[in-house]
Amino acid sequence: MSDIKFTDRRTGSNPLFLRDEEIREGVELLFYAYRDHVSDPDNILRKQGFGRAHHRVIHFVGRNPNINVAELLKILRITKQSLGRVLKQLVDEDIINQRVSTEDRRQRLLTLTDKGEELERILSEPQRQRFARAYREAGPEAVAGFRKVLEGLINEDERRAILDKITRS
Amino acid sequence: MSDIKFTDRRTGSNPLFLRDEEIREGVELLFYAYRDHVSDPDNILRKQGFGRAHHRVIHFVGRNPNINVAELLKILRITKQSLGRVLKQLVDEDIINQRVSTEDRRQRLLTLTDKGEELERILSEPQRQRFARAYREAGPEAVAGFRKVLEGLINEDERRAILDKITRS
DNA sequence: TAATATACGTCAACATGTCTGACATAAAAT
DNA sequence: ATTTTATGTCAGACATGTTGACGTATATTA
Repeated sequence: MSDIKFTDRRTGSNPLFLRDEEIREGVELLFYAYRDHVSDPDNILRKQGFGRAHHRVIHFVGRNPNINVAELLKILRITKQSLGRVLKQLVDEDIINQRVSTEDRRQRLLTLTDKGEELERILSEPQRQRFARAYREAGPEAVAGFRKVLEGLINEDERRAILDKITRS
Repeated sequence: MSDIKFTDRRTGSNPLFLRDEEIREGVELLFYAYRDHVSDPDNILRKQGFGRAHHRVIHFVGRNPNINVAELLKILRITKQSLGRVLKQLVDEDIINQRVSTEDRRQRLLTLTDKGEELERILSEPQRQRFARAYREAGPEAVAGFRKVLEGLINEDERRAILDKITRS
């Protein structure tokens, strides 16, 4: 501990930046950012009788049109029984459409209905605004760093596949 | 910056980097990173009969020794009845210690017991490792950007207070 | 000092989202 | 023809959250 205490931990310019304190602050920042980030759609959905589970389904079906149930389960890491209830509600409410795959007629492919697309837009709007603000305030280089670290936080064995999926568009 | 369409969106060097796609990818990355990040302690705790709620309490009491109940509720954004159940278990299991504040004898100040400190260490270890790996791979500048963006994602009206608390040490 | 407000605990009832386990069906793969 | 896969569903349980109501000790204020 010679002159380390004089380096600014927050700039990350300290070669010992991997120290506990730096990391703990990252963990906490992530908690608060995520808490606020998900609170937006949570509040909207509660008024409609849906919850966070519904939002995740809407989000990932929106992002992955024609996804099948098994793949959706893998992403969400829940059981099919859990998904079943939520999915049934969304289908009943005409948010999500199920249709039989032509290639494999066992599979049910999921898409958002028009109503679902609309709801998705409403739900993601405040999140996009929040990100837009954060990105704007932080600047392009910070955004690049943000993405880089997030990628590194993802499980190594799935990272490649996830990144391919996300940036496939 | 005339030929914007040739800039690489992912480097953030594009002045139009706020576009939907860029933001959408950020939202997704955040989801996956957070999902994996919280899965570590989740798995450990399940074996001990605790859940994610217990982890959050352990974490924030650990980070805020002598926090009182009202403040903890504000952080967690749950009701005192919800907290009550979890807290009672943690006190019964000698993970958390409650004592009456000398300044205001209505308040119960919460701290981790030695056993609680030990458990906290076990729980946060894989998270710290995950962060250490991600930070190492991404480099100091990326880490600075990561933090900057996360800060921007936090609700504006609470940001200052949260940052003060996190970096107060 | 008396009245009120605050911090906390607790009981009850209920909603949601998750789980495990078991079983059924249709379709694909062997 | 048999087995495996993708999905759905029923039943029962648990974890975590909610509202609402009430009690108690202590602090604050009129």
